[in-house]
Amino acid sequence: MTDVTNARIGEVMPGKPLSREETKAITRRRLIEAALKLADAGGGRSFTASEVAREAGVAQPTFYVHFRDRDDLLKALGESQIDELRQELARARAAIDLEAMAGGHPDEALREAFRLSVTAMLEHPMLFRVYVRERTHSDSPLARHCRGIADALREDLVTDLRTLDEHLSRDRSDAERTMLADAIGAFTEALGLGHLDGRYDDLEEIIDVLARFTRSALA
Amino acid sequence: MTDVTNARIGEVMPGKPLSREETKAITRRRLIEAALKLADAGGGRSFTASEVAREAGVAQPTFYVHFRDRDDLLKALGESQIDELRQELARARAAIDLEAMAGGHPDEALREAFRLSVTAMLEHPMLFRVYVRERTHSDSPLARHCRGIADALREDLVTDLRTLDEHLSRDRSDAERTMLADAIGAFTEALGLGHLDGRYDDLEEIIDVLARFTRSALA
DNA sequence: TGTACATCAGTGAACGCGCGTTCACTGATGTAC
DNA sequence: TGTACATCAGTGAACGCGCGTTCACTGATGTAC
Repeated sequence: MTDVTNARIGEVMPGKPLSREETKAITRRRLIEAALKLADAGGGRSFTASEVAREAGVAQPTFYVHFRDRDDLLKALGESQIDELRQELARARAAIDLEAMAGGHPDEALREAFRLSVTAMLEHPMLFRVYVRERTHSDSPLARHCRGIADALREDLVTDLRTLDEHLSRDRSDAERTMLADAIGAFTEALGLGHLDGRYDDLEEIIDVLARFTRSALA
Repeated sequence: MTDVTNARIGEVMPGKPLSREETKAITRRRLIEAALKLADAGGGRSFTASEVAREAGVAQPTFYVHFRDRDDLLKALGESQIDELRQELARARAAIDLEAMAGGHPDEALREAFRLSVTAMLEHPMLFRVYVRERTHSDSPLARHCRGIADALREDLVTDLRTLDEHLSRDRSDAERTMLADAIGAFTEALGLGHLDGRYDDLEEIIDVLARFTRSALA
């Protein structure tokens, strides 16, 4: 895949060779994408620096031109790639219309919120799977990074629930809101993974189930 | 921990030395428990045969007296340990009173079902965490084993939902039941993990949330 | 623009190290008589 | 019960191998004049 991109750049401007900065960035991206692919296949601790270099099609020592060691690569993987997923999920959250949810059209507003979240997950299957996996591991910079994202998402959801409760003058402890946030996050991810695994296809049906679970639990 | 057990056996019957079979079984259990501890700390792919031997307090080659290689140990870990967890979850399922759930006391029957499941998880925190982690990995015998268990649990839950639907003369596709099963499994696990991580303490409150989610989604 | 030099991404070769694995050996348990 | 031999769990030593890491080198890009 990266090979094609590279070749294409060469074809488009055959006379203009790539600058050092450009080729270096390409190699770096290759290494990170190779690591993501290997992480998706076997977990963040499964690959060695040598394997990453091999998968990226560069010599072993090239790895060390870009990263101090494997942990450094994992950190970069988290920062450059996983953050993409986080940003999309954050965008999905920003689009949630809490007013509509508390007011006239709660169902459609809720469905739209889930539609955006699930779509963000399904559009980045590798990132999504790696995020879900790594989060539960105890060490490694990637695991820490993923856990940080999970914590941020949970807090966001707790905040949204609090706002929603205030709109509806509903009394609820933050502990309970945390549980609700964990549960909602968990089944959203689970149905996303189930879809990726091919257990069910219909996206609208998935959103339907998600919305139904949530609506009733919040009432 | 294993050291204590071993010492205790020695103390209780100082004159009667352990048989070959007994000492071998103890060493084997030590190795498996060391592997479980390491897997809990860093994932199933994180440890080497040497680390397991070191953690178990035996010489490196002793590993090969008991297991052909690391995969063989992972298989044994799945079969001997993870299956314990599965059996408890199966017992929890067997105790579910579908009649009561469809009939006079749906709430308390539902709560009891979740109480048993969550208790089974919380009583084996290491097994539980390893099961949740390994399940999402793509290869390794342990991952396959955990996925097999997850598939079985899902099918059981789908069967239960079908039975429940029949009791209540409710029409629902199996695809939807699969989604519900995935979702219910996911948030049950999520709240179990949240409890282990110390995000909320009150078990009855957890069960309350689980039951509320489920009750409303099934209606 | 052209030339001479500087920079630097990427590499092949080399090294030490820990892991997986094998093997002959030990010493305790098991067994035949 | 006692003795002599057989078995076998566990071990220290040894080996090959791949990984992480370093380093001098290459050749292409960048820059000063």
